[in-house]
Amino acid sequence: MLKAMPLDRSFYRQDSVSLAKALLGQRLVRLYPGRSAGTKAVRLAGDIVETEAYLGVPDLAAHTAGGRRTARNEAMYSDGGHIYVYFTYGMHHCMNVVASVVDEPVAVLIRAIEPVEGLEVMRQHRPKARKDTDLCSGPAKLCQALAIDRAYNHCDLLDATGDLFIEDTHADRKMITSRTMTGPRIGVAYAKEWANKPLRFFLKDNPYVSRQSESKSKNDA
DNA sequence: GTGTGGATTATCT
DNA sequence: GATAATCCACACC
Repeated sequence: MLKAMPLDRSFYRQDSVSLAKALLGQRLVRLYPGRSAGTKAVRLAGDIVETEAYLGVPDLAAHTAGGRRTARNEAMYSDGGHIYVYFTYGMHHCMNVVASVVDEPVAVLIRAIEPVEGLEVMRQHRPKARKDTDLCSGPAKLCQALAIDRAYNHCDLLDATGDLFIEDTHADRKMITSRTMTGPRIGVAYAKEWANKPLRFFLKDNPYVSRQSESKSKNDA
């Protein structure tokens, strides 16, 4: 059994579509309450089962569409491996992994993870979740379960002192690829011709994705 | 099981 | 002033 190690910088310096697929099956880890807290930190972790790629300047659904750079989306312009957390609908946080390199504002939205470590704490963070499949099956749900908010905006997944990172699970990539489904991204109907592009990726028949195959989805292998 | 609408506020125009 | 990369409750089947 190979030891789980954080993915390195080069892993994140690829285009957002490739990264969105490569992140499936990898483990998102949050040390709670954090490395610097007095008590021993607990691992809140889950394997990524659903992602969406955002392609930056030309992508009308991306926050950086048209190249408009604001205080809000500044983190998307940083190097691959950084995090972009935004607040929306007056109550929800969503997290993205920044792809590519500095000044290339592309990212991958983490839409769902399959919880595997620290479920007790996650349940406390999400009292409204009736079943464990409701714990992290949505971009705002997983942020709530892992207690990720804007304090994590612009943090670096490769910061050795940070409490958020992604580990290589050494999953069988052929297996992951054969189960990868693709379809339109969720909640971007306003994005004209970009609304229907197959930029959402998720694992077939995995009960922890936010919603399983719509008729428009197809196998990506 | 499916569908509809309300919550609630930072951010940008 | 309008909108949002969402979630949840409740109605109705």
